[in-house]
Amino acid sequence: MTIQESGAARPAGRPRSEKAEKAIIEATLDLIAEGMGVSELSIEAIASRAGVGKTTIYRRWSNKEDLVVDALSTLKAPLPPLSGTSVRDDLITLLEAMRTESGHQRGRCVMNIAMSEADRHPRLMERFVKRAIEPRRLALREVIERGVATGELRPDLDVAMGMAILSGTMMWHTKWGPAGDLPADLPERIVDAALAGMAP
Amino acid sequence: MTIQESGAARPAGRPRSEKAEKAIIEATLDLIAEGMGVSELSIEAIASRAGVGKTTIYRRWSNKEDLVVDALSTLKAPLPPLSGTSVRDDLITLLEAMRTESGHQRGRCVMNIAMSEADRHPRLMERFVKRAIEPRRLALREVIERGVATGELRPDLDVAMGMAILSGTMMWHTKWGPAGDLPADLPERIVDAALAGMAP
Amino acid sequence: MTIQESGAARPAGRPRSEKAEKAIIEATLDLIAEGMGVSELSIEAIASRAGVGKTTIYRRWSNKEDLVVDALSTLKAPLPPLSGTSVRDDLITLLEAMRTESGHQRGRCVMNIAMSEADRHPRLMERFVKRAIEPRRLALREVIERGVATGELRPDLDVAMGMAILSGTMMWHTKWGPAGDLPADLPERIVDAALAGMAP
Amino acid sequence: MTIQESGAARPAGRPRSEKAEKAIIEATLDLIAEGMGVSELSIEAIASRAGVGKTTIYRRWSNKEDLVVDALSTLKAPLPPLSGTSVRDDLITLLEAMRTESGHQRGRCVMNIAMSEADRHPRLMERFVKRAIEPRRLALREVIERGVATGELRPDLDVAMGMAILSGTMMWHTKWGPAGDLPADLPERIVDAALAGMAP
DNA sequence: CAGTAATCGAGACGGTACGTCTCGTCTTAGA
DNA sequence: TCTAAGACGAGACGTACCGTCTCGATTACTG
Repeated sequence: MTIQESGAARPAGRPRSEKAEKAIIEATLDLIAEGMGVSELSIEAIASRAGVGKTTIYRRWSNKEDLVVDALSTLKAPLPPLSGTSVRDDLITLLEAMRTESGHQRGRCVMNIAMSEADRHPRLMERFVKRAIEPRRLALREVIERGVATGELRPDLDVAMGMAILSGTMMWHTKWGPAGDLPADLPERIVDAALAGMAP
Repeated sequence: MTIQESGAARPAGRPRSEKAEKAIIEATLDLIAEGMGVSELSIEAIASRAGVGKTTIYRRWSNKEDLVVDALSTLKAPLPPLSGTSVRDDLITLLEAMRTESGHQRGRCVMNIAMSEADRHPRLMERFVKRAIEPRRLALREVIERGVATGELRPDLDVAMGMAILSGTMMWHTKWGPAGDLPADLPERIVDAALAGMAP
Repeated sequence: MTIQESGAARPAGRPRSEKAEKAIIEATLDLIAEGMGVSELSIEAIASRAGVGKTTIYRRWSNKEDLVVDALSTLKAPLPPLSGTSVRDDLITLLEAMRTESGHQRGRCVMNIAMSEADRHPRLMERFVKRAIEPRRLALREVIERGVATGELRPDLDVAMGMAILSGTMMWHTKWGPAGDLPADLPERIVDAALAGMAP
Repeated sequence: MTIQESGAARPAGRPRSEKAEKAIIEATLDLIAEGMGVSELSIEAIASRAGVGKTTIYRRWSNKEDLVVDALSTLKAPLPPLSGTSVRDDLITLLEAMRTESGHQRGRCVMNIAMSEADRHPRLMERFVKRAIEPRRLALREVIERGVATGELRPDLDVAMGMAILSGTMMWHTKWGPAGDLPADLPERIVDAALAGMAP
């Protein structure tokens, strides 16, 4: 051995093209954003849109699900920064993030897809929850627990139920509320309604 | 003329078989209950399962969506009778109905399907909302409005927001709560948590 | 049973389209005549040229070989009528048929294909020999045997060897002779050269 | 200048590996001998069998044909020595060489390939004829012309036709004769049958 | 002996065709 | 007229090779 090897040796042969990988992800998200469901998505369409051979896709992902999971994962919008001034403000910020994430064309469709197809594709669901849902859930829990600690919320509050009320109500509006964009003051109204039962 | 005609003339030729129709609906529900999404559902699979020719299906429904809507509609569980003794009791009854409807194998899958695929199949969504969601929504609204009238709920309550909180929280648990059957006391806990902010 | 059945019952369902079958054969021969070898022939090209789905081809022939055999078989030009006046005349007629069969664009290519690919596709070979070669071989044998009987040929002639000499020499010219069409007097010259050793 | 240069300067860089070249040729002949046609031959299979990168093949031969021609050329069995005692003996020797060349596993397959694919690959044909067929044809012609000169054959013999009869009859047996090895006395019988029409 | 340059193996690249599958429609004979 | 059966054109599936390209490593000559 003449030169020290740095951990994992680079595999022989031409390295995989990052450009192709990105193009595939982009094409997938484009097609999803154009309203295709996971089942309507065709690998051939993705390949053609990405200007890529089918082999190049199958070399990286062995099935459509894996590709979709990876594609959706790249969209995990960063959590909004929380001001920390008051529980009410932070809750509104979190719900506002949920509201606007569904505002962008892509975000909305991606969310729809994610929620829609999740049950039928359990592995997709699992991975998506881990990457996209869990962090938001955790942030929400922390805000509520902080509120309990600071006395802004009732000391005997059922934290899990509080989370369910806030997320669920927001989600309900997203899904079943009147069509079109959600009103800008919705997060504030939901938080106030929820706080009515959670304040000390 | 040998047999009396009853108003509208019966069309000539062999009448459509009711047996085939039922078999098709049953096969469709079976397949949905086995976890297929609307897109995975294949007319050929339904025909084969029902022991029926594909033509027989296409003659009755021009596309998969129509068939699925009709199939789901046959499952519209009747609304539970409300005791009317108290708003709390009636709300618990309504949420309990939502909980158990998702408990039976078929009901759960059908609900999942309905919720999942709705966005991608707007006409399905529309008809499903009309037949299955609207009546429940209406019942919920009546109970809440009655509570406002009787003084059990705050007079300045935002009725729509109250509905969103109750339905949304229940729905949230159905979708994101811990796996397995929902706990029996969940409706009661949700109602109590919600009433904390809605009582006068 | 109301009507007598005529032997094999017609199978249920829509009968296979003769039109499609013919279009497929035609397309195959066209492509072969355009110079494609069996291996260069693509089922997709045939399907597209014939205006037919690939399924419709695979439903009838399970592989390319079978299709090619059937296609070639439709070209088996009828044997020329033999005058019977003299062995020499009949032999010239037979060899002339071999010569002109290679004259038509299609015939030539088909023959080439048949001879070329035969060894690599033994089943093709076998079936092709049976349908196209055997009848010609038989006719040749009969002429020679008649010549032996009438005294036009040597009584101790090795009939098989005579056939080999006549066919082989003709074939040799087809394959290795100077390019372009074979000269019109070639059959006559071959027959005369061969008869020099076969006449009594 | 340190070392004398031998005419053409050796190109810079690493010289091509003779070992790889041989391995490629060997692998090609192996695969052909295993019954593959030129079209079934895959460069990838050759590369893999030879333990060589595809580049190493494409650097030397720009296409499959060229490779096959070179591979076949390495097999050009030497012409058998002719005793010269009599035309009959020499003809038998030549035909005997044709017969046995088809006996060895490799030789047979190579011959088959050469004859089969020739028409579809004209450049292959041309080069193969030059290297393998032409020398044999020349030898045959010389023997026959010598026979005419010595009086063993008819003075007005059509030499070209005589060649066609001898080669063609032998070829006919190779191609259309009964399966299995050709009988040992076949060359003798053919020569005698042919000489019957060629002797003075 | 260090530098230069063509070669080596490996394997990824954008493609094409494969043979299979399922789609929704069409076309039969029989009920 | 409706039914079951099943053929139809269409097109996506995942695989195998094509011929090209890009890697790091190797191997000879040159300065």
